Amino acid sequence: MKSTKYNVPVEATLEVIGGKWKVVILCLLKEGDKRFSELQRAMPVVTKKMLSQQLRELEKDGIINRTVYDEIPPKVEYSLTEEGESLREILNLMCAWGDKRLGNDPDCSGT
Amino acid sequence: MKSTKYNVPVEATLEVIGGKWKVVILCLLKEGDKRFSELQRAMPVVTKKMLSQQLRELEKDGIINRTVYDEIPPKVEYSLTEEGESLREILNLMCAWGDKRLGNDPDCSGT
DNA sequence: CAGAATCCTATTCGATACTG
DNA sequence: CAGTATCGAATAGGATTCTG
Repeated sequence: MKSTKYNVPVEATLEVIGGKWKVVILCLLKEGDKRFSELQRAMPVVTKKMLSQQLRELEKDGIINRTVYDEIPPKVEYSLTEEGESLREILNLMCAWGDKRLGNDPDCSGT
Repeated sequence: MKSTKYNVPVEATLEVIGGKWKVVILCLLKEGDKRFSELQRAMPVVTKKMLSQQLRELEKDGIINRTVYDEIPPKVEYSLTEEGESLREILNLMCAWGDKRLGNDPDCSGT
């Protein structure tokens, strides 16, 4: 079955991780689970609206898990699903490529 | 030197290949040099304007070469530069990931 | 063939305010 | 803390026309 939706198969990949901030989010999550506020701090130029939008889409597409802890104050943690883990190699390479282009050590944490 | 432009280094990668159709173009070019019209045929939903815009940006960023043959009718060929070649592994993985998600054989040619 | 230029609409996105 | 809702400005992107 060739999908009629895409002309080039890689479009299926882009539909999932092509969002403006999705790869950045995933690169952060591949280093470990993160709370909403942690992601915000790591990406100060991204508004809450944008961030939650991208997170919701990633969740819908089965790439990340959203875990709500029933506490006060609220706590929500995001993590990679298995499907998300299957992107790890791609994410690592993309991070390394960016580092190299910036002339940095191959460290993608951004911290 | 930590770049002040990005908070997470992978953003440098996205600045180069994050454009809406850039990865698709690169996935086509990694299979061999292509003329403008060949790219158009391979991506029918993309307008000429969009296509040439993305091509120009990729050229400006040193990812692809634009070779003009002085013929009538005009002929222009696009190919990966060495910098573009350094993306090959990422492109291959992204293609394979999309194929897998579509349930296809790992063939990214789209033909 | 391989675009560039123009016009115009649809979508994105930021700023701000509000909620459980 | 972790969001949602609303509104307006900016931008992206399609359709069309023109050119060497």
